[in-house]
Amino acid sequence: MRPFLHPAAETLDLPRVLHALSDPARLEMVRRIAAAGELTCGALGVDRPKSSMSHHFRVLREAGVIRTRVAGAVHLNALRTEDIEGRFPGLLAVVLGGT
Amino acid sequence: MRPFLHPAAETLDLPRVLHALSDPARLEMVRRIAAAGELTCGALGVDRPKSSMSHHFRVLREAGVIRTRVAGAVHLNALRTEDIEGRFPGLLAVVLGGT
DNA sequence: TCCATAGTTCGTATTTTATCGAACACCAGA
DNA sequence: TCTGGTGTTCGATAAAATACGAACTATGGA
Repeated sequence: MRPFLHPAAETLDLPRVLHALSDPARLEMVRRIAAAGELTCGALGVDRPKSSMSHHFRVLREAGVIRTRVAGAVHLNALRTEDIEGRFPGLLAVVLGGT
Repeated sequence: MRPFLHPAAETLDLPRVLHALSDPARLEMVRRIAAAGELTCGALGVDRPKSSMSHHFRVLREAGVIRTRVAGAVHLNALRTEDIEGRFPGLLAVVLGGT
């Protein structure tokens, strides 16, 4: 399997991050990951086909919003809180707080 | 000509707003409007066909990011600063500050 | 080694978005 | 009322995003 792509913190692109967050499903995913700290795909509780979930994880990951690490048979996803906050201060508060 | 659609402040939708801002051209438009206070389409200085500009204005307007008012022969566009700030505090600072 | 579980990748269909020329609507001033 | 400047709408096309079944990879445990 291909290694995951995680853009460097300095190269995070605002339009790209905003686009990743502009999908309701992904926004919900981000909120749940933020609340839990680290989550596997399955533990998210979003009822969608695996391939769809995988797609959304990829968009978030390649925009630099989440980081995915392999832990045995599962993939753990965490918010790149510090990287995002360092580059776009305040953005996470908006996204995690907003209704 | 059809009247402009401006969603009520309370109905602003975060995913929709983020989507409107996730296009580099629109993000640039928003920054210039913010810097100038109020701008006509032509005064934006973005070198694109009029129909393309009109499209982007519409996306921003219908997401609730800008308000368009008719002043004689021109259309003046302004950021809906208070409405956005009221609903998504901190978002504008991120968008206007971020590189 | 076989099996179940977790998740990715591929292929494709569908939908949405972006782009832009051309025609149109509106206003102001000559 | 004609004309030039502004900007919108329409229509067509192209590009991008979404959705998801099926096949595949990788891991841990029986």
